[in-house]
Amino acid sequence: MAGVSTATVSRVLNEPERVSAKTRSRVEAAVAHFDYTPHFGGRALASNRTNTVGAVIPTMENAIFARGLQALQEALAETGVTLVVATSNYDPEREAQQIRALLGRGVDGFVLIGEARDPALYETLERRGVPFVLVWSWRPDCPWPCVGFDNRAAARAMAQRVLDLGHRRVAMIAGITRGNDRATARVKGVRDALTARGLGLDESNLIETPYQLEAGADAARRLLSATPRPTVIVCGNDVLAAGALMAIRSLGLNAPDDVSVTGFDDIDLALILDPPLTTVHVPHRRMGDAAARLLLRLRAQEDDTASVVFETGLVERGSLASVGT
Amino acid sequence: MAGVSTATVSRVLNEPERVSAKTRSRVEAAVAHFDYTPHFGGRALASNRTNTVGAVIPTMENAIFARGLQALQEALAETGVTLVVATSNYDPEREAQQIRALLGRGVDGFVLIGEARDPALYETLERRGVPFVLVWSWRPDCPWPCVGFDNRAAARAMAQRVLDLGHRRVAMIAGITRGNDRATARVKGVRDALTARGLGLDESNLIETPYQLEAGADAARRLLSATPRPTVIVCGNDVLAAGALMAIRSLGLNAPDDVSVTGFDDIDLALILDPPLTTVHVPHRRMGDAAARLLLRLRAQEDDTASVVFETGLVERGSLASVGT
DNA sequence: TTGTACGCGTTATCAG
DNA sequence: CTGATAACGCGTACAA
Repeated sequence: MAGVSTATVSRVLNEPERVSAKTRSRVEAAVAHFDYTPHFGGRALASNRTNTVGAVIPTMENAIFARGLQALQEALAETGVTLVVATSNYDPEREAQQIRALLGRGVDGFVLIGEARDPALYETLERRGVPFVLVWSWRPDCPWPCVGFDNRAAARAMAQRVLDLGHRRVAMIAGITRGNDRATARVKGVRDALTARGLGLDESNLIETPYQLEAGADAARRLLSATPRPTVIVCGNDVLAAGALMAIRSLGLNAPDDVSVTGFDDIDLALILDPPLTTVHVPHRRMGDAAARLLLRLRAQEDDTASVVFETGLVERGSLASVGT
Repeated sequence: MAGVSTATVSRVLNEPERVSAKTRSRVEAAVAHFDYTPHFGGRALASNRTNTVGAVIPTMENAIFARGLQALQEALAETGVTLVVATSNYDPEREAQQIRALLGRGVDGFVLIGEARDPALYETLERRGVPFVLVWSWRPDCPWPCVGFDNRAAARAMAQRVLDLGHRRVAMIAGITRGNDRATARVKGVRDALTARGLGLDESNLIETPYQLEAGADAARRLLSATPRPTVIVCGNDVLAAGALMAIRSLGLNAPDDVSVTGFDDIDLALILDPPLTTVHVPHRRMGDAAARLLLRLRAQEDDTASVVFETGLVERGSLASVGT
């Protein structure tokens, strides 16, 4: 309709400055008139690029991933890159499937949560030359580019604070550690602190459970049925802590007078709870943003592709008190 | 490597039963060996199908969409359809962009939130023959296939209950109504109930604000600074209600003794709050599931493509009390 | 500055 | 049951 060849249309769409203003406006008029959209498949086939990155997260139902994704997406969108999201439901095999599915869709970059996964998967990624960034997780000497924080150190710091307040009967509700290096590191961190003071975390004081409200409440009820009961319950994230607080209330107990509770993540929820939650602050949005920038640098083959580590902070609110007060 | 033509490989992948067991296993071996994945772009180009549906939601940061999406995705995955998600941040223009972007990616189905959008967009969708389902919203005689509930009637029922409890000074914190038919319908529903009893909802008693915790708290503070202050704050969703409860606490007031609060959605949060939130229960997961099924029927050109309407329920917890008790 | 012509990886048609 | 081959829509050398 614009009386030009398909090549010219292609140029108008991709390198408008290489086309004369007159032809360009004719083409643009035609594009608007038919409300034409370039065919993604054809484009991917011809150029072997999709300008799409994939993110595989455990679940969208956890606010921390939602936040991080939102930031990630905004940063990517600025450079015309689209984000497609898949979920694994905390299942390593399902994660592998999703990664392969996205590979087939030609994503040319990945954002993955944590580090724990089948080495074969890393091989596939490297063989295909698809760059990736690991987020939410960081440890010294991690061999892959990552943007995260030291879950173990953060959990250790929280546990140390708990011990400093005089607690000795410490229980923990952790997330499921299988295939989840963050959950694993958080348990290790708590163990570190306890061991350093000659204490332990035996089987009866540690429950692993899915990151869900009801699950946290159930676990807390079990932990609190012991005699003597723990003076503090350290939780693997804020949702579990919220569940624990619910259980405490339903048992007719009071937090923090009878039992203290701590969380991890510092989502909005932490502020709403009564008592407000003492927790570990994690900069989810900034991590999403940093992950996007690192991935873009990797895709552009730039030099500065060092991992990024964030500091976490202990936020003291009302749910943790010194023992016996 | 398997010594067969590309056509046969294609058949093994798509219609394995039409290939002899012997050749099939040879091909499958080769596929495994090279860890081959079919190229999505080529496939889309040749077949003009992508087995992908797109969902454009306002934000992932609201738990209700996260829930609905999770259910949607699970139901779609059962039939081998992939879901790609984009966000509009409650901005109608951005939503239009995202829809066009997804169209270009060849999605062959859409799930869209609510009904309010530029008619041109609906035209584009119909012209291209891409089926779509509207969710979260439903009204009598909606001309498009939708899976939702009657926001207006639900809000009206809540407001009626509030009035039945003796409240007369009613204030409302609503979501931003521009381009958001759910938020709009909820305000209308509350107005319906008030008007029927000869009451109104003037400017000083209605604040529109983004669906965010802090925004809800700010709005509540403003509403509560009036004299005489309202006896109840009806909120457009649970997040706003949580913010209102925070504000009430920070002002040294008590809910529900000094001010009652109601929510909308019935997310986990409602149960955690203190007092627990009286709210409208919405079956988010079931809606996601039903939306998936309806969209699949539309794609398959089946006859039974009627809209689906869900009932909502009023969940009475502690945040709403009768006036003066 | 613009057009021609080829190839990207897959599916669908048709013939064997 | 299998192979040959022509699309599909786009990007990109290369030629004009």
